[in-house]
Amino acid sequence: MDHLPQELQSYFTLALSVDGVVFGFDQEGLKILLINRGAEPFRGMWALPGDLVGPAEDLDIAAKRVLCELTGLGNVYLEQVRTFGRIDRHPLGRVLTVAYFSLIKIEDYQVQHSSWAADAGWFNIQKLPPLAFDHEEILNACLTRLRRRVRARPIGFELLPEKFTLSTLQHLYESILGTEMDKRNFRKKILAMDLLEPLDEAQNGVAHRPAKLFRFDKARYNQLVAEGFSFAL
Amino acid sequence: MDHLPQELQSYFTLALSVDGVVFGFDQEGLKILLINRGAEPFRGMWALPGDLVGPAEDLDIAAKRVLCELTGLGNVYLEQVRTFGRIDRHPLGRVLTVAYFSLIKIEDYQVQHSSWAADAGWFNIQKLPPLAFDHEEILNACLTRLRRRVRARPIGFELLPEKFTLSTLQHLYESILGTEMDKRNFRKKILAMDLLEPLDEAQNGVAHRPAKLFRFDKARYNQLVAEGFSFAL
DNA sequence: CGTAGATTGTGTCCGATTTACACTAAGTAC
DNA sequence: GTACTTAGTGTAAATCGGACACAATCTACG
Repeated sequence: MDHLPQELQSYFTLALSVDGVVFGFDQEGLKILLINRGAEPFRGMWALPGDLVGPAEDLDIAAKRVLCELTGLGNVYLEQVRTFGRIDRHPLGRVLTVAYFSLIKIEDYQVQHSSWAADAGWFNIQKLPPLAFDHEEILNACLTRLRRRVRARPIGFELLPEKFTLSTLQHLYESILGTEMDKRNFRKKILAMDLLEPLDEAQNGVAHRPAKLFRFDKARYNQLVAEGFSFAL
Repeated sequence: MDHLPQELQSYFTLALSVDGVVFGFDQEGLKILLINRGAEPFRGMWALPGDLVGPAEDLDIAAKRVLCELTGLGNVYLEQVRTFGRIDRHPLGRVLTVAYFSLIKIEDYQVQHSSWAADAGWFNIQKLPPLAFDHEEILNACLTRLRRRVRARPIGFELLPEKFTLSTLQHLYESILGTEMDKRNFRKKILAMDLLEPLDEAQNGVAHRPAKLFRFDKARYNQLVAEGFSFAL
């Protein structure tokens, strides 16, 4: 900081963290990944995964790092939501936090053991424990953002395995948006977009008529977007 | 910082600023307010108004302060957009910036003389000079956000005087969204929402048939929202 | 082996919404 | 009083969205 004029030095006295809402999806619905804090403050409470941003660390990089340290995953959907700056939001000093949300395929997830998380686990979005800091507020902002995004961008697929059934996709939307949808109308609409490639493959081992599998055709989506298409559900 | 553990101190070595895109609207269309930098770095270039966030200053408060110092206005529409954190975005050190946009009634604006702005002025959104720092990127993010918001919330009125004509309102939307709209369809739609109170008053002094004046009925809007209404244009 | 149970997969009709479109009305300027 | 400018208004066609029910296909189990 020596290169700074004296009068500016007092401004370099705050810290920045990133906190992430990691969304996953399985048969039970939409879930988020929480860590049990192994250190003060709020030791023993559940919290969003997060960490301080290094002095020479890019914001997005920091968010990716936290996610990777926790899940071992790179290359996932990650989006900044907003920054929370209440003066007293952190008991140890002036720490602002930039909230991100990410979407991961829950089956790819394996806990990585890291120093700051005594324990980590998935929680159904409906049944969350109390959270440390202002993390409930952060979560709400991220959930609201996800709900908007998922209707305007084909990002829901980030939560699903490569191959999925239309029913699974519908349940995904239903559990994110908290609404019930009509099966026929849903299929009509999503198939009409011509973004799903039907595979010559079906479920097996299920005790009922097996569903056909589909794959999201990203190249097709990019092409359509270039032609002016915009996703909407 | 004395209360911090030694190993955390190095994290408290970055600074935070707020930068604001101040939108205004007049006959010529959508405009933003830029300041001509009176100090290094980028002295003499046009830039978004902004300032460092004080060590004990709330984020939103800092954004309001900057706006007020520049325009003398308080109590205006202000929304956080996102945080820009590239390591090298500021030549003097690690300064992250939180972007805000605000909507003001351009006729209320008067420049306040402040130390860091040698000069300030309105620029048509179509004809902007090159901007300092990464302010073009920030502006784009804010403009994108405004375009989305203005179609989902009745915030366009923040840019208009209390009383306005339907044509003015339509031109406002057209210049924000960059699209032309059909006059009859626009009127039908906006009036059907029942948010505009027709006044017993008309333009005068214009060299053509005078238009009726309307006012946005905020109380009515709040009531409708409570009943489940949601604004869409 | 056949019956029960579960989920998949499919089409139509109706009402609501959106779009396209052109002329008369009311004021000022000269 | 005529030319100019913008305000103000309705209808028809196309499109979109929502409601709705039943046959097909597989497993499990007796």
